Amino acid sequence: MQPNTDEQTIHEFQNSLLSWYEHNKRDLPWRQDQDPYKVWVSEIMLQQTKVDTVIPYFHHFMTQFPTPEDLAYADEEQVMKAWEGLGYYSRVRNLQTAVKEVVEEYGGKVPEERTSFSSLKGVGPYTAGAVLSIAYEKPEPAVDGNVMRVFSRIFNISDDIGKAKTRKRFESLVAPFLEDTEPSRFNQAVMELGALVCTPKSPGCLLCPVQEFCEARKAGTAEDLPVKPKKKAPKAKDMAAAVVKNEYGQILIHQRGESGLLARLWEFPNIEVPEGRERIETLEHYLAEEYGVNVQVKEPVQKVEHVFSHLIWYITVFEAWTTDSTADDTASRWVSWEETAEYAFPVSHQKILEEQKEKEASSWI
DNA sequence: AATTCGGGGTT
DNA sequence: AACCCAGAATT
Repeated sequence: MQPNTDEQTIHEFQNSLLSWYEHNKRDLPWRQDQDPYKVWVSEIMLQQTKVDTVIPYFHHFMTQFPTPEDLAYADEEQVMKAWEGLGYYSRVRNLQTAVKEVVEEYGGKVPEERTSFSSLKGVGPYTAGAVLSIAYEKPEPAVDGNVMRVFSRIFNISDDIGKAKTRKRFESLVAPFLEDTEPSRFNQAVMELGALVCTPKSPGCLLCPVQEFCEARKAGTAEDLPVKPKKKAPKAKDMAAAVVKNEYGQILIHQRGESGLLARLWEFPNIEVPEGRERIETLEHYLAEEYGVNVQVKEPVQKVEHVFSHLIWYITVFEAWTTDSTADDTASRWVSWEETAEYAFPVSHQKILEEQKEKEASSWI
């Protein structure tokens, strides 16, 4: 069953897969209906993120921002807070930008045309296909990691799925399978099969509803597919962070810039310590230079290790005191421990926040 | 075409 | 530790 699959075989494949799907699909919150806005939000959350992780965020997000209008007009700070801990934060900023455009340019209705929908921020080839097929029953391929895994095995294809060209090959490969079926069900069925049966390691071929169509199973290559690019080891960075306190029981927090890592999130003032430099000196100099506060930095109070996809932070946390706390500006504020709850922090700095807040509370006894 | 962007769960 | 995840934007 190499590319150029006859109609009869495709029809049998669809029947076997869809029958399995109806009996085995998970009852997920974004499968209650085909509301385009809900489907869209779920697809953005699910990018590079597991279903189990997304579920609680999805519930909360839809309660807080039930309609495109609610999200479009929401305060960016609250939107970021709703995404706190989910990662890849540009997703939610792009989503709000895109939803604003839908409200302003399309009267609040998610566009049905691929060209229109694809032009929105954060909507790539996969998300466009997923939303248009699931919400509007458009026969559009929605090729994600699951789909490439399943079809690389079905057709025994060893192209590197990290290449952009490979995704296009799978899109044209999947296209004929979307004929004479419900695109919403078919696309979700392939992904569900990839998530539950045709898994990356030790795939459940014996339980697979389309095992008779699978070339990799015949060839014994299922475990070796798909072929993926090798990933580089994350790069280590030595960081120093400060919990700066003033005489009013407040602490200093800082908002990260518009772009780059953890953009727009709040954090404790921190700086990378170059190899061979003293942490305390580097930190004191930075606090004076960047925030205009003269502080006395004491011994380290905490160590935090945080792993990202492409780097590792080794953060040494220091406590610091000042009596010349500067005025708030747009990127930095003096807040009480209670007020930190209103701000979105990356998990790395949540670790600092939790431990230092706890320490503060116990010192009152 | 390669790199950047998070975080958590498996193996 | 390495791998993987309903990827997209940027370089």
